Parts: sequence; C-alpha cells; structure tokens
Amino acid sequence: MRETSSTPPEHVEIARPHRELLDQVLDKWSLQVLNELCERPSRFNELRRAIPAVTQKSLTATLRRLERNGIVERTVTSTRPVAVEYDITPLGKTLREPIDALLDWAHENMADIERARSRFNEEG
Amino acid sequence: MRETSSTPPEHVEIARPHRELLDQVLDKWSLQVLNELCERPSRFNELRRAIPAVTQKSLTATLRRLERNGIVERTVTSTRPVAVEYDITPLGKTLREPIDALLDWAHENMADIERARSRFNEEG
DNA sequence: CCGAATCCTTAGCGATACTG
DNA sequence: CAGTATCGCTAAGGATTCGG
Repeated sequence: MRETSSTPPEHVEIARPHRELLDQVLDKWSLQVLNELCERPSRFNELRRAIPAVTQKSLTATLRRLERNGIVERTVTSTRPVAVEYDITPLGKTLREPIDALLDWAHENMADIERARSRFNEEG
Repeated sequence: MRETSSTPPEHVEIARPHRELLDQVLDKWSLQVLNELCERPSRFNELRRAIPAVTQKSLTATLRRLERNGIVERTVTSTRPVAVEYDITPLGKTLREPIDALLDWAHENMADIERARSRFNEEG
C-alpha cells in the first residue's frame, strides 16, 4: 500500500489499537478506580463507597474492562458469603506513572485553564 | 468540615475539576488533533484529511473545546475566502509530554495487554 | 473554505428488581 | 455481599443540508 508518493508521509498518526486501549483505560471511572486500587486492594462495595458517584452497573463494567485488559485482578474467596477482592496487577502499576503525570499537569495548569475559559466566555 | 472522624481520611480522591478537564482534553479525537497540531499548525480541512475518521461536526466540537480550555488557538485571516488556522498554544505544548508518556506506555505494553485479553476471553 | 443547523440513530447510564 | 437482567431516557455522534 502507499506505492505512490502522492500523499506525503508527514508523520505517524496514533495507531488505532493504542487509542482504543487508552479509551478503555482512561475513561470517566477508570482513573478513579485505579486511584483507589493503587492505594490498597478493595472489595466491590468498598469501591462504591470510595467513589460515591458511580453506579453499581458502571462500576461493574469498569472493573470488567480493566480486568479484561490485565490492569486489575479479581479474586473470589469461597467464604460465606463470597468475598470478591480487586487488586491492581504489575501491569496496572506501570500505568500509574503516566497517569500521575497527567494529574500533575492538570493540577499545575488548572489556573491557566480557568483563565482561558473566562476569556473564551467573555469573547464569545 | 469533617469535624467528626467517623469517615477516615483514607487518601485524596481525584478532584472533580481535574477529572473533567482531562475528560475534555483526552477524549476520542483530541489526542489525534493535538498530535497533528504539535507537528504544525493546520487549516480545518487539513485536519479533516489528516484524521479521516472524524466528522466535520465532531472536529468542530473538539477544536472548540480545546480552544475554550486554552489548548489550541484559532486564527482567522480575512482573505477571500477566509482562511482559518489552528495552532497549539504554549499551554497546549505542556500537554505533549504527559500525553506522549501515555502513548509510550500503550506502545510498550500492547503485547502484554493483548495476551491478557486472550486469556480473559478463553477463561470467560 | 469553514462552519452552523437539522434530523436521526445508537451507545451509555440510572433506576429498579431479582439471584446465589 | 456481589453481582445479573431489564427498561427507559438522554446525550453523543454520524449523515446531510444550508450559509457567510
């Protein structure tokens, strides 16, 4: 493919699998779940209490997605009643550094961002 | 606030403004737009061609959102017909480093991720 | 060329009820 | 306790059309 050079290579675009992966891992609730599990492994309802705004359905979906991608691990102990514990995997831990970089960025630049928003609203 | 200690401090959760900011800046199309504008300023239709999957509507919305947050700048030159150029701001440039860290993470760990997905699908 | 406006479809989410 | 199942809404997104 691309045997003609009519379209210049320009530069690499973001590969689709990479972007889809980040969509699955950086979505609304995943950041907060990871933030929790980086501190300590947690049970399902512990996570619900720690993230009050999430519904049971969304939390389940988020945990399944993270589990599917090897970011968190789900452990069932056959006690009575059953206990289910979620923990971050070694792979998941490697996500912490880039995510923290992002959170630091947000923290450092929030003032500038809000100034930009005010300007935009006034000029609009 | 927190005059009773019935709820232990545990640790800080992600502040809502920060999370909402990241939602606005890390969404489906913003990453690709930023990726383009980090290379060179671009006209509207240049961006459309560079990101074939984006619709005009979504690209407009993405650019407005980034502009509102001070990440990109929109310049109109009153030629005939009008030319509109989008460029990244200094603030936007500071986003590149943490985003690249994320993309590097995705690149480095994609193999592990796909192994985890296969395992998950087989066990499920 | 750069968009705004409209219509329409679909994915996502909350609410609720039920199971092992 | 830790989910699954179902329903109804609404909000995002695509396709298309129109305008400066």
